[in-house]
Amino acid sequence: MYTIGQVAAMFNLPVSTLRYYDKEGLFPTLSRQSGIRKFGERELEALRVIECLKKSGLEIKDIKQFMSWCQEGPATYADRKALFEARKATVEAEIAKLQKTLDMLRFKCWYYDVAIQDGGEARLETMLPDRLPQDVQRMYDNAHS
Amino acid sequence: MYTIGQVAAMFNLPVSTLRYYDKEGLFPTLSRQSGIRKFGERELEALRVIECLKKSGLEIKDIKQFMSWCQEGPATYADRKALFEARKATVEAEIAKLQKTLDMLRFKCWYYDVAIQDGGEARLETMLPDRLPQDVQRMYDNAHS
DNA sequence: CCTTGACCTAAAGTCAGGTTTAGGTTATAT
DNA sequence: ATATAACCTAAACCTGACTTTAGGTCAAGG
Repeated sequence: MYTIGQVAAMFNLPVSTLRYYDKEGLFPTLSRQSGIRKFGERELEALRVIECLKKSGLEIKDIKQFMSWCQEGPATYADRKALFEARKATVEAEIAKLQKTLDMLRFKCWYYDVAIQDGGEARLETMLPDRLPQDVQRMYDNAHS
Repeated sequence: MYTIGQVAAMFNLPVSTLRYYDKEGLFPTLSRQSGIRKFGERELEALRVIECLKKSGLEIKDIKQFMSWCQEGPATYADRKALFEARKATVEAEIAKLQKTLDMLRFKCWYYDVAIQDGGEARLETMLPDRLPQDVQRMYDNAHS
């Protein structure tokens, strides 16, 4: 049995985070001795699962739900899979969006590269005085949306 | 000249958002007639830039900084480029992280696929009764970290 | 005249996942 | 016995980009 401070050291987490997880119901089997939390193997295992699921980007409430399904056994396999499938779709969408963002950023970096190279002659400035950056960005933006 | 309601309709944005942008200093040249905001071409242009930069994931304060640099002319090209380079690096890191997350999620989906297929015979359950999901996830996790 | 609608402000609320603070209790070491 | 370290709770605070609320001004239409 471990105290909250020992567990915090083991997992390199702030004590306050463990209290927060407990408050959110992530340690349903946690026991206490005269008010003080005693973490056993079940809680360490729970914490390992929490750390793993957090890496998948699951929210606290989904982690709680998942752990509850694990208690219920094989009958909930389909539910658990659905949770991960949903999360997978979300992450794929996020990546696709970031890729478009990255395209835009690459263009902007390229644009300023050219502008800086041309600096002495100010060719870009001469072409469309004073409004060029915005306009070119918008052109690119429209072309990609 | 347009009222805040007309601009909101044009850009399909809530009025409250335009007031918020104004409060954050994103319309430095905005004028008023007896207390009421009057949006001109400069403000519409500013809004187009804001919408574009938001798509790049820039924060409000960075957008403000960028627009201020634009006012200062070519001398700030390098600053503007540095802003986009920094954001580009951040987005690239986010994508890399999400790719690892996606790897993990694909594994979890695969795992439950197998578990569901095997459902009748409960082979996986028999192998490591009651603790398998967590253990396998951790194995995978360790293998990928 | 009076109501409706569009405008205004300042301040508080929202979301998540914690962190910090204030005030109090328990355990351990001297 | 007492000091101090580690524990406890409830509640406030944090970030960011808004949104909502409460209360007020003003112009036009019926």
